[in-house]
Amino acid sequence: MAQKPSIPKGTRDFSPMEMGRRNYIFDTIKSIFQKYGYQPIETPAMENLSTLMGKYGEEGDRLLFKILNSGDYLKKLDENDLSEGNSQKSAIKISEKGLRYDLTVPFARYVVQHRNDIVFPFKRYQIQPVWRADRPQKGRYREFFQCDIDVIGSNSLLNETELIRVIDEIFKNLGIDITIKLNNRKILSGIATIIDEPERLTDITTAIDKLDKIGIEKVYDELRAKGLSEDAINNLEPIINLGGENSKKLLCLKELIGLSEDGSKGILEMETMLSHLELLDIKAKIEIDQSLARGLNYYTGAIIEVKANDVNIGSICGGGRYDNLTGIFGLQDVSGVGVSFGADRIYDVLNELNAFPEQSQTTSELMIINFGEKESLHSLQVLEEIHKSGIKAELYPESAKVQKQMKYANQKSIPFVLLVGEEEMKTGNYTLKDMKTGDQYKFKLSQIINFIKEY
RNA sequence: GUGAUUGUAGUUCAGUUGGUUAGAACGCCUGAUUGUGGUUCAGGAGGUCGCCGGUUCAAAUCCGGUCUUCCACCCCA
Repeated sequence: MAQKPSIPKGTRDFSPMEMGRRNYIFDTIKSIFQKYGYQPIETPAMENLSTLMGKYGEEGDRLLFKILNSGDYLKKLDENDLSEGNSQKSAIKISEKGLRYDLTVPFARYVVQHRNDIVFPFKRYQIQPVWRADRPQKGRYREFFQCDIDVIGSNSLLNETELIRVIDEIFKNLGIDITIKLNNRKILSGIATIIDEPERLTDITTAIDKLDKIGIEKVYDELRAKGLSEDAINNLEPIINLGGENSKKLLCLKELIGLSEDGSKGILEMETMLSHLELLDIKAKIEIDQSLARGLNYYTGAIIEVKANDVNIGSICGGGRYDNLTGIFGLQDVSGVGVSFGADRIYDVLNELNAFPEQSQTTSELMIINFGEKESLHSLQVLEEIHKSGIKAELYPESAKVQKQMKYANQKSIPFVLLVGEEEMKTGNYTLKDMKTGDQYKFKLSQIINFIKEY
């Protein structure tokens, strides 16, 4: 027991059953991405730390997995830094690479690096694992898969609209009821301006982001703790307390922050998106949430977050517009917008809702019982013909007891078993057994193939 | 990073104020059935009680450390 092997904290193995279900999610997502014209790319698991550091805020930097340099990395260490216990400085010297933290930043790097080969606007999708040195808990893993779509090189709000169209279609197909929450960084910065605290944007947004969780009084406490004046907090109150329909929220926002330049821009963007969505047949609930902030600090315009209505697991999809992510890597004035689907959380949601389709496991449709040397050689040829017809089939590799072989087929939920014994070999009439009903038929090879195909 | 929590058979869990041989269910294996699974019946195998150390005549049980599980916060998919 104690000597059992194990895997690192927050990582998981996936069994054939789980893979069947995961692939169902990936296939659904992928086919819809492709339907809207997105093309796949992949990037390496590791990036240079200089690419990753400083893109996700302070918290994000802490959660990056760093890869130790090879060779005698200790030589490069500065004794002063070491004795001071300056792990930040020392870390840079012994580690130059890190595991990617998300797919958006590597994508921005990719775009800048390959700008001459890319046709803009570039619509790409990417389904790969990412790693975060977080403490694992419900719906939170250290290795998990993101499914990203982004459009880069287009300012049009049609892109935002399309992303919401895609989100709605994916979750509709998966059978998950969702609410899509919308906000805009410009509205947030308008709020900060109007209460005369433009420098405090991040403090304000992270505080009001917690509104649902800790209640309004505690939000005020936190804002006071961060040094906001009572005047500013009083001015903030009507904005935080906004409720009601989207149209009403927009009207109020206009009144409250319409005078600030950013604020009115943000409201206009929001209005445009909502008017686009009116034209579409969107099933999900769409809600303006002026408290939605999102910590990733590269967002500059619309912010999108998706929650499952029936399962409490945090957001299962999120994203937004970033105007200058490529600028950090040296390509100015290229705006992008994208969202990321959290495959692992979607899995957990479907699991909790019991909403996986029955047939998500990959298994043979037919298994041939192995009766011994002579029979297995004959069966090999039968199997060859069955495979040629496109049916998934296997021959049990040992001439074990029929009982045992039947049990194997049963446990792998193989629906049909074929008995090829001495008598069957002689007549060419094989015994086909339907494992569900227990019925047995005497069929010729061609009949077997037709029977299974039509089943 | 902060705070709680868990660890006993393949799995899910019992195990009294420290006391002699650590249990159950399910699963697994064998047989009833040498050409028939999923049901039934009979039998069987399987545990360094997470790891290291301490207290004690005696530790699954008490103490310390460590790892692990899971949850909340932070943050996020």
